Amino acid sequence: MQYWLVKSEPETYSWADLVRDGKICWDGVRNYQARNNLQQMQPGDLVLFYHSVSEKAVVGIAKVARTAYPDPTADDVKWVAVDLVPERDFKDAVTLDQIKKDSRLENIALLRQSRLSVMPLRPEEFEVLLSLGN
DNA sequence: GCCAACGTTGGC
DNA sequence: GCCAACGTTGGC
Repeated sequence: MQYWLVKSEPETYSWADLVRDGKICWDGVRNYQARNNLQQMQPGDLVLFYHSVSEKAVVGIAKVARTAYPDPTADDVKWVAVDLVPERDFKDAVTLDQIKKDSRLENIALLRQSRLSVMPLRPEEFEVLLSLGN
């Protein structure tokens, strides 16, 4: 079991959209590092859902429902997508500000590599974020 | 293979 | 709206 974090601009696709849809094909990733992370996802892995830009907060937990397959929106088979389903809401959104202020999260990829859109989380980072969100 | 130019992301 | 970080493209 691995833990991940994905980013989305809520204006483009929000956590509420995922809850409404019940399942989403997480496609459109065009960055090799993010792609490599998608390829390592296994069914049942938990994925924190982060709203970037306008909100800047972790808002819920999703779960991997299907391992990487060719991205239907890409011309090239080198790009992949996974399927995500909503697991549960965060009671309280965990803001980027909170994350920055928590010394336990100082090495989180979200801060270290601000432009990466699909990143792994250490189990302890996942646990800290979970406790902050509930 | 280097690097300047350019485009995109995302925080501020 | 600006800009830093960073990835990609294309000329040489």
